[in-house]
Amino acid sequence: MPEFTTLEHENLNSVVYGALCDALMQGRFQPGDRLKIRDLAEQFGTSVTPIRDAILRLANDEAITFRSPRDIRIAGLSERRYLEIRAIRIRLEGLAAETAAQVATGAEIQALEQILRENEEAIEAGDRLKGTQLNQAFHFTLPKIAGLPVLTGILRRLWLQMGPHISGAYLAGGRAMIDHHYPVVEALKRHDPAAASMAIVDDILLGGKPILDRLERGDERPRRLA
Amino acid sequence: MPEFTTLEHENLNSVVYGALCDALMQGRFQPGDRLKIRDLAEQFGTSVTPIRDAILRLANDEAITFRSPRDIRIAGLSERRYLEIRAIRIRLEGLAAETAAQVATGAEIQALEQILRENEEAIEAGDRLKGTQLNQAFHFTLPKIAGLPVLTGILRRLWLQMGPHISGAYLAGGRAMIDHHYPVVEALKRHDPAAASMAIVDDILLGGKPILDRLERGDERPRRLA
DNA sequence: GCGTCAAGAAAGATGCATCAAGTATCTTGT
DNA sequence: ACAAGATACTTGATGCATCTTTCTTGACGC
Repeated sequence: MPEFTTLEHENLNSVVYGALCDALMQGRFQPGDRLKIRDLAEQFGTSVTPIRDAILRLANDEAITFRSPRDIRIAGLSERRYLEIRAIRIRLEGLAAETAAQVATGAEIQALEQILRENEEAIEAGDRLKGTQLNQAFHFTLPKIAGLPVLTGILRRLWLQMGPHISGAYLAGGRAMIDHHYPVVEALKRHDPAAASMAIVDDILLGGKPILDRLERGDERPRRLA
Repeated sequence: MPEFTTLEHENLNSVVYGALCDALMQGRFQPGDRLKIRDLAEQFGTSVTPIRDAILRLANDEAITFRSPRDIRIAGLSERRYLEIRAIRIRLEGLAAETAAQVATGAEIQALEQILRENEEAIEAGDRLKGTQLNQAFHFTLPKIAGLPVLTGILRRLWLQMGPHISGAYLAGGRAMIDHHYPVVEALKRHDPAAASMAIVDDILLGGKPILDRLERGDERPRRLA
């Protein structure tokens, strides 16, 4: 269960923002899905104001776009944009892995192994949602161990954009999807920054393969048949 | 003149957001300065709603913080946080420089040299504001040449956080501040990614020195004497 | 049958009233 | 004169009314 309580004094817009972030990261929205402020207000049981606030923040994160002035939609993701995000992730998560390898404590590494174990189980059980969440948890734990909050925030925004495109793509590769997580943990144990970085880079490249394939197949927006 | 028209269909909140971004990046706010929604609404000649929207976005960018539920302030910057931002910039601007070196056209390189020339003049003339703006323009032009819009957005947010701390620090080092820009341009001409990356890294390290010094002196928040 | 235009509905943008919580100020009693 | 409590003010959060623009839909004319 990823937590995105953005450390703000709790107000309604943060609650809505957090809920929408979770939904986005869990792939509960499809690219191109339309969001209506009044509908969401009814669902959340608030007025439209906190919803507007949350949607404005998501738009600022480029997770949702305004296709036209009155048409709010989950953002699409071109192949070019995905490749840019991947390149950025390689640099930033590489930095996080290197730093984590230098400072990780035994307890932190054990926590990481626990996530890995649970991820393994989720994949065995075919629990796609849990598998996705634990995979994300692994990636977010590295910058957390490294003590890099700014990097964590950037990563969160990138994932917000990838979220709607991961659903269905993730687990397409089965447990191979997390194979590269093990060398990361091994590198942390050896306090080997270079190896940790290389392992996480391999993971990003391999794990992103199914996403990229889907983008190439043009599934970014559902074809209309009628 | 940096442009932060975030490609949105123009509405009031975007206008306010853009104006506040510019003000932040130009160092026209000091860390700890308090922002009042109603005051800003009067200044911009709008109601409070678009101001709230813009401030919410800036808070989402972590450029401003809510010290208490009714106390909106320009965010401070700890030394630790600045060092993290610097490390991230090194990775990301390094990537931008490498990519730019591979794809830059003659016209783009000439535009970069034009910025450099004007920056030189601004420094000679002691025009601190223009010097700061042109230095920023140089840094933002590289990812633009490289065709990396996501990276540009991340960089913009980082600069939003640094802006209030640059003022006064910039130009403390005189024209040495842009010395490393020349090797960058030379590397682009030679299409030498590694050299371009190294030069921009040197620039980030050197250019950030005065900022870091100020942070270490504890100028993050003005001492109150009375 | 198809294209065009208009009326109505939909929906985000804006403005504003009210609320609650925090802050400053004023009063009052010692 | 000082301190403590009460009062008034400040200010962001929330809710809501209205406005304007856009999308839909359907009828009319070619």
